[in-house]
Amino acid sequence: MSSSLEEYSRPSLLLFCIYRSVIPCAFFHSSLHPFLSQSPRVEEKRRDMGRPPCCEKIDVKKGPWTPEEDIILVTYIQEHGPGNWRSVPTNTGLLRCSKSCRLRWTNYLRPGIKRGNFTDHEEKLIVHLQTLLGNRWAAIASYLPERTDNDIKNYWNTHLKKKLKKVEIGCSDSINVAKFSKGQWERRLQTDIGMAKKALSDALSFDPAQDNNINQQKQRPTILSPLSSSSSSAVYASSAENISRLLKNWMQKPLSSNNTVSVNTTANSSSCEVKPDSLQEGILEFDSSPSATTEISDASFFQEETPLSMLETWLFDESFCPQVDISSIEDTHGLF
DNA sequence: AATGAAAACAACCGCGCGGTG
DNA sequence: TCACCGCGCGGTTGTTTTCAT
Repeated sequence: MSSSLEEYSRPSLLLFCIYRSVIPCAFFHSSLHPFLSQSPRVEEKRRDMGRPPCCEKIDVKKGPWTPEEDIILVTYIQEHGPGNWRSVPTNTGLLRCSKSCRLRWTNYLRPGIKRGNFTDHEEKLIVHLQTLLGNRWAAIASYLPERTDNDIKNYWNTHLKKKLKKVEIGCSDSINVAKFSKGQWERRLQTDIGMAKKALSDALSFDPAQDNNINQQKQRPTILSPLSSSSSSAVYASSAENISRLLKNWMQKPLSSNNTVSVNTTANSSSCEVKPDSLQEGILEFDSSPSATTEISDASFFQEETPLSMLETWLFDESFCPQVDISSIEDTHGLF
């Protein structure tokens, strides 16, 4: 994550700390447990699991985080930035595993996280992405910048799975076809990864005199920063980009004249501003203003018309694999 | 009001991957 | 080439909260 932590100002941090320390709402319930560590039974059970702990500290603390620990962690990250998690427990004195620190930050303390009920739009997006991507929660979360993969995963397991099960009872035939398509889609994606690599390789080593479309593809930025750090993931990012285009039809909604949507972020004192350029680069900048709103330029994200690449054409080829119109299933059977 | 079941969600665990020496 | 380290991901667990009886 690339956040502008300099902008994560001290006043907002102070408000954040006060807010988190004082307001006794369900949002912070896990941080307000009177007894902070887990039961001895659980600790003993976990110690017996056989694998050495990921941290050197034997007496590493587990269980819910306290407000004090949160403050220490946030303060440290404010000064040093996220990353180098190994050194966080050492430098802060937190009796926590580095993994635990990272998880706490990414899933809970990080600015710009939206919590609470998922909107219908988010639900639909998750269902569609899960159909297309499977349980790749991180990839799915990259399409919902304000939601964490853990949040989406939990929401899927607790809400959406059940909804889909209900639908399955009502229309088992259709869903079976959908499952078949999903599995087939994933197998195709995996087995033809070489083909995709070749397509990418061709695009990157193109002859300037060749097709202008290829040039446009080359210049098109890859989105989804978590997926763009290696050659194989670059291919994956490309396919994810395709999926965003696949989703665009059902995603279409009335847009304002400047093609932006505003999302209030009320989880904490900071808010997330997603700029068109930074969105393409997977960079989020955080505004310290408590009342700031998030402006997401989704027009370029979901509605940009670009030529189809080899892989995209292959993905769109319905004769190759019979696809199910999931939205029609939802409409017909009243999923949402 | 009490109690058990179900739901919700934060946190942990193990594994795999990429970078580095 | 190999071992090690740091990190991220997905699956799972444990605890708390909410709901139903």
